[in-house]
Amino acid sequence: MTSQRKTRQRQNILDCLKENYGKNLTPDEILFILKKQSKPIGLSTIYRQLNNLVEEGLVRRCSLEGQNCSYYQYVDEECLDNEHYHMICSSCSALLHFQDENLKKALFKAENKNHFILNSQKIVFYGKCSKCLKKENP
Amino acid sequence: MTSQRKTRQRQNILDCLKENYGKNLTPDEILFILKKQSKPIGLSTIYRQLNNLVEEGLVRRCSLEGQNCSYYQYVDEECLDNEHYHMICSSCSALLHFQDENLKKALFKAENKNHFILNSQKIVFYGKCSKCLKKENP
DNA sequence: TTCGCTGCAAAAGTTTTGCATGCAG
DNA sequence: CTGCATGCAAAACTTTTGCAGCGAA
Repeated sequence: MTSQRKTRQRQNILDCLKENYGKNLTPDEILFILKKQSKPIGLSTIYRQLNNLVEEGLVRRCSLEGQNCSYYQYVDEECLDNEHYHMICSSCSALLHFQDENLKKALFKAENKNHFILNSQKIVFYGKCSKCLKKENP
Repeated sequence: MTSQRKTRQRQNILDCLKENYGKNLTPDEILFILKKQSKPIGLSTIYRQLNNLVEEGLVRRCSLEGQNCSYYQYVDEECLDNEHYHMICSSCSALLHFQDENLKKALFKAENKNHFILNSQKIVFYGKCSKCLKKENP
């Protein structure tokens, strides 16, 4: 694939994802946000660009529990440097980042033991965040 | 919800998932397999029953990388007893099961440190299995 | 017999594609 | 200028739903 052209639309999508860093956005939500910011764009362009951005590694696609559409989030450089993991709260959909040397070592050992290689960028845990746990057990 | 009736269709879907234990099947694939076994069924019934089965905990729903439909797999009792983890090979889509006491402990510690609770049934790692690694680096 | 399950068809929602036009390089 | 990206509309797919009729309990 040849390198992507820097079009207004592509930049607007990236900006939108950056401004909402930490959230998971659907293509439809991106359309809505950009419309509200008076940055008109076609939905198909969003889909096409998101596919490009995922392939380029600038954006991560993930599917949440029981939803039948994809969510996208920006991957910052920091994120690539400091190896860390993600947890998505199944109650409030919050995305938590956490680093854990211990877990990192355990995963490394598991890789060797089982003769596979994990894609560390794709490690996402699901569970309940502390906020939701407190709400449920006050 | 009242308990499910034991209909022919429900049993056929469960049998199909059991016969293909370890694989990830789409609703459409289940339809195809049952048709080939001369066990006619409606696609909407498959969707409805899969939703029931997931809610009952007999079946697990998961979304694979880049695909925009859901995959379903049978959850056996063994699987619930022996806590283990899953890895899906992004090359061949194989589903690997592995146990790892070390990883289990590391995750437990991470839970305490970060004040969240992980849903261990939903822990799925993505990566490359040994077969595909060998193919790529012979 | 009763009420939930099924199957069909239609609707709703998500994602891709064809094609004429626009615009980055 | 040239050719890739865009926008629109239509198509392709996945999933849900309404409703009449079937069948498990």
